[in-house]
Amino acid sequence: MLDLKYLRNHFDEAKTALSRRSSEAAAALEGIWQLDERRRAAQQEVDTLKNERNLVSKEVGQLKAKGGDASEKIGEMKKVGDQIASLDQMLREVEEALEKKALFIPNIPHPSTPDGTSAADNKQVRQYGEPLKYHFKPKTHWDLGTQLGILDFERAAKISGSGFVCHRGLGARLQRALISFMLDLHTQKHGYQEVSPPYLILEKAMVGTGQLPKFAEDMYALRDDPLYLAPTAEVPVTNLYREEILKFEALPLKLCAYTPCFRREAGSAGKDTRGMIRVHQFDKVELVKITRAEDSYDELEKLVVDAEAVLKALELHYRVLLLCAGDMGFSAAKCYDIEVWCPGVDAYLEVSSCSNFESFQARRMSLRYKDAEGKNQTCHTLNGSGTALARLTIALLETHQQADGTVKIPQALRPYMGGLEVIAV
RNA sequence: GGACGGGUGGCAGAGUGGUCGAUCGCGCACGCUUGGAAAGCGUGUUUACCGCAAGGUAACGUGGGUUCGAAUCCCACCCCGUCCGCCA
Repeated sequence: MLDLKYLRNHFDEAKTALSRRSSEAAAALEGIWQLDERRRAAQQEVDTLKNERNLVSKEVGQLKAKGGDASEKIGEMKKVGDQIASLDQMLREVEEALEKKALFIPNIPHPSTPDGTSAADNKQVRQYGEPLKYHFKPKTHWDLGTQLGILDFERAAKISGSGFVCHRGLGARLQRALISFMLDLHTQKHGYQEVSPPYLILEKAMVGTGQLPKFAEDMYALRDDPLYLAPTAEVPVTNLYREEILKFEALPLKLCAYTPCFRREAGSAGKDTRGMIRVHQFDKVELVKITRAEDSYDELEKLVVDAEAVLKALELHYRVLLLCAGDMGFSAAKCYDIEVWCPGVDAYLEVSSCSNFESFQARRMSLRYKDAEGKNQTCHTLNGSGTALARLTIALLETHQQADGTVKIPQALRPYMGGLEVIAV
């Protein structure tokens, strides 16, 4: 959520910056401005009346204590009380309308976020390695995985319909190995604390990180309970500290978590239907940081490096993109995507998205810290995939495949695979 | 799921209709004291909103209600604890 005070004092600036993302978002600011004006006027009015009531009520108490007659004042205050009640009601309605509107406004892009309206405008900032040359035609992961008996799409569909995969045998072991490998890397080498959070999430937590109210159709909701399935560990992990005021010295908090992720992919019907490029359930190790306001951009750079370390260790070729204003997620101010090369599907696939949300999420969840002067400040929050397993698995299988249809396991992963060097039938 | 008990400031814990945003203690910060520290003494120490400010308003789990006035009375819900039932 944007800072309404900032908006009040820097309206044109905010509008210009937001228009880099979308013209609709910028236009919606006008309504916010008007509601904010109405809210302040109503609050001043009702506060004045409440002050009067408090003063007179105090007099009534004193009068009655002395045994005097207070019925006239009581009668007056009854009227004032009715006025207050109806004004309070009005104020509440304005506040609700304001909040509702404000929750739909996306974050303002950081000045270092480039202009642009689509993925074509994203800027590559660096790459690691080169696409490997093969003396045979690289197979797709669905062919490799099915032939090796480690990916079972057909039977997964019997259980859950399309868009699901079942990992079997060494495939299942590979998932477990990757999860352990990544968690160990981030906790032991990068200083993150491991968290294993709940996967079912209350609406207010989903609002806190920005998935709701705007993207309800992308979320799985339970039928009989007011809970959503976590679309990413970002939601439960960032919300751990909702409505807290953290100590200055405690920051930055660096957390990592493995969770499954559940996504309806409502807007993506028909896209990436083969294999497991886009599935409704996938595993992911997520990195989350909660920082002081002044540190968040340094922490973002380090976060990307931490995510890249996974791909380097697994001997994969990737590139890092800086997303343009129009292609960024709703809550982000600046975002890097890491895309890994997958020779079978002949494409770069996004395995990590590292974002600085600045105070956007923290304000929604009232997450603050005491600064050096002891004043309360809104925290900055960041997160990045470290990394998403479905696509990472695609890259692993397709990159390290051999002419005979077997797949070499990179050195770093072998200890987690019981020393196994090759996945074969 | 059932029964009982409880939710008040960083912690602990008073307060059962009116100068209570809230006693006291601990903790913390600053100052005095000291060679230095401890002790002691003094001052301060929740948050949000409105306002240039003075100041005002709101919040005692959440939401409603009663009242001129609610931390305090009534109703519903949520969370925590204990016991019972069920269960991996």
